[in-house]
Amino acid sequence: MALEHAILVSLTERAGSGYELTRRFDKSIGFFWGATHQQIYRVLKRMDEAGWVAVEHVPQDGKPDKKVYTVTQAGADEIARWLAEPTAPPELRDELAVKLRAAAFSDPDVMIAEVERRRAHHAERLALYEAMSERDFPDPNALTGSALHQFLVLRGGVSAERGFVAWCDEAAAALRREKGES
Amino acid sequence: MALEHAILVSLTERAGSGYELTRRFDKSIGFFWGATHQQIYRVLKRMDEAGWVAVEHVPQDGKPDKKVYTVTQAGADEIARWLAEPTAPPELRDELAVKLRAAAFSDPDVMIAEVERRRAHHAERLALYEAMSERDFPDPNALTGSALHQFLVLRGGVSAERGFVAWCDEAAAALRREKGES
DNA sequence: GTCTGCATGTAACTGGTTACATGATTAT
DNA sequence: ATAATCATGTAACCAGTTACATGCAGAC
Repeated sequence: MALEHAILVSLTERAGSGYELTRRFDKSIGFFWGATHQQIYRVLKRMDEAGWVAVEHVPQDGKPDKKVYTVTQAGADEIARWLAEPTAPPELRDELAVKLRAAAFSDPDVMIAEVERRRAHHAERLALYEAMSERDFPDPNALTGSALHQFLVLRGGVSAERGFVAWCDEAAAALRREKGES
Repeated sequence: MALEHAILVSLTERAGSGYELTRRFDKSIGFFWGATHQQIYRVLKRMDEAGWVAVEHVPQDGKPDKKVYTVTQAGADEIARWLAEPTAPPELRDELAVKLRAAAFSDPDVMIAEVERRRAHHAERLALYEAMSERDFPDPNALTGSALHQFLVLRGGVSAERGFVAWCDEAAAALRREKGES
């Protein structure tokens, strides 16, 4: 269970409201740990009750009030505790893999098109991560601290998406070969 | 929602009981779509009520009775319907990525050890998939039909695990470099 | 006599998704 | 007018996990 921790990490980088956190989870940290606003508000409330975060009501003109959350000492302690804990490996759960296994029941062209659609999705993601990487970290060898760590997370995305693209290409080629032979 | 479909696909390959399905979900199909026995029994019951599968009670000597499930016509129709549907891309959800981002709050050696632990996990998985690949599909270019599709799913695992291993290596090297410099 | 494997389940809980709801401001 | 953005939330539901429960057979 790590949405709590993802939020804590994000809040240590910069304090913010539930809404702002939702924006962050639409990009950057959210690429590796997704969350919707409902979930974020719920967890924020729970963490406030647990004393991991403190709230400050900030009135704004022209906009609704916002509740800005900051990490408390108890929250920082919780991050440290969690960091020292062993990390669960991610499980792959890919619907396309299950569909591929059932491809014999499908029109080959439909299956090939679906694999290609997925290839496009991953290629887009890959391009995005690579663009972010070049824009924000043009000189990787000079990086240290937080910037280095953020860069490494991005590199994880690049690596994963490259793998997916290669897989889609291999699968599409094999399905085409099979179709041609029959 | 695809556990239903993963089970249907597995049952079209071979009829079986909840227990047998649980075994299959501990390997092969389960590498790409995990499920516990409780979940499987529950979904099987639901699918029976929906008429997607039919049950046959099989008494055995020396062993408890088992309920062998087979896919009905309605179940086959459901597979076809699902195959034609667009497939949701998998979201990466990796706790290690979140931890990496918080690495500044951690002892560098602990973080490096954790990355290495994960590297070992993925290397093991990779070796397993490659061994399965060589054992079950020694001549990939000759494959067609179901065997080809199963092979392609395995290749997805190989591709994903290779990506993870490369990432762990890159991250560990960078963290070491950073540690050495400070 | 204790553990592993076969075989099936219930119950409580946690985490995540979808739908609904409100209300002001700014830009087209 | 109407849509988008800011900002917060409730409620119902679905999927998945953990713990508990039963009972027989065969191996060590």
